[in-house]
Amino acid sequence: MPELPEVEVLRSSLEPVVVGERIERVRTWNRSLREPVSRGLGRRVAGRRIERLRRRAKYLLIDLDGGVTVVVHLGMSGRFTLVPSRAPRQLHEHLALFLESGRRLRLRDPRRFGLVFARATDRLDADRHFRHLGVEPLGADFDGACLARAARGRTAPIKSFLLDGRVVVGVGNIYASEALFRAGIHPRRSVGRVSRSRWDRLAESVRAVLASAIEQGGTTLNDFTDGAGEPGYFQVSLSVYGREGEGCPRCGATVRRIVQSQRSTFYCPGCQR
DNA sequence: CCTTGAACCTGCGGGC
DNA sequence: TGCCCGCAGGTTCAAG
Repeated sequence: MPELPEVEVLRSSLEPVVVGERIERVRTWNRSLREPVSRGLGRRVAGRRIERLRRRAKYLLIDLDGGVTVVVHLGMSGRFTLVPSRAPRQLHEHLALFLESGRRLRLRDPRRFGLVFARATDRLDADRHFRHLGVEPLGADFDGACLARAARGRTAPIKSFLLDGRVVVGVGNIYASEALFRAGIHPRRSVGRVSRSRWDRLAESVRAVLASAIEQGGTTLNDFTDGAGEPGYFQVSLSVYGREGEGCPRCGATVRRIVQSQRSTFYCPGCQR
């Protein structure tokens, strides 16, 4: 479900409604997510107030008073929503933060690739999940130069390169295809054979595609919703992702699907070189 | 270091 | 109707 735009939409939808709330307790029904949920999580966060919500890569960061941050990652199928008091437990609801108001923040994740843990806020960057993360694509230091620099000495196809979180974070399988389409670059092109001007164009495309997806409330293919349970609308704006066999919106050629490192890639053979 | 492939898990839709 | 297959938005680890 979630790439950077979806997590950002989740963050901004939850922020105004949960900041200032106190977490009363944590309840888990199933601790076996991608990594086991720590037994000490409840003790660590109970009684603390939510000060703000941030995002790093595809991680949602819930900063609490006292210098503690709850880290939530949604994996492939996770949803994190605010539900009213006494809302019945849903299938695959593995964990919930019970708030003082009675409402709760519910993590529902059928495939259990998600992740929840707490860390000292000032030590987040040193955590193994964050230490090797690359640049934020919507931040000031993301540009063609930084992509070109990261590509030096490498030969991987550019689609795989875009998915590598040590280079740039937050770009997942949907937006990698979309950004390459916008930039006119063939997904199989080796990063060793990309000109400087095309790196610039790609950086601009990544930014534009992500920003536009955020504006549209994210992409809802099956189950993405924001914190209030509302779906996104960017799926109608997708140019190539999921459109195998359809006409390219730019040149009319037939959109193709190929497989790269076991993931589908969609591209237009007419526009992308 | 780089690259690739397998692994983790459940659900859904298509084909027969 | 029911079964089997392929497919799904992410990350990590091992092996070459």
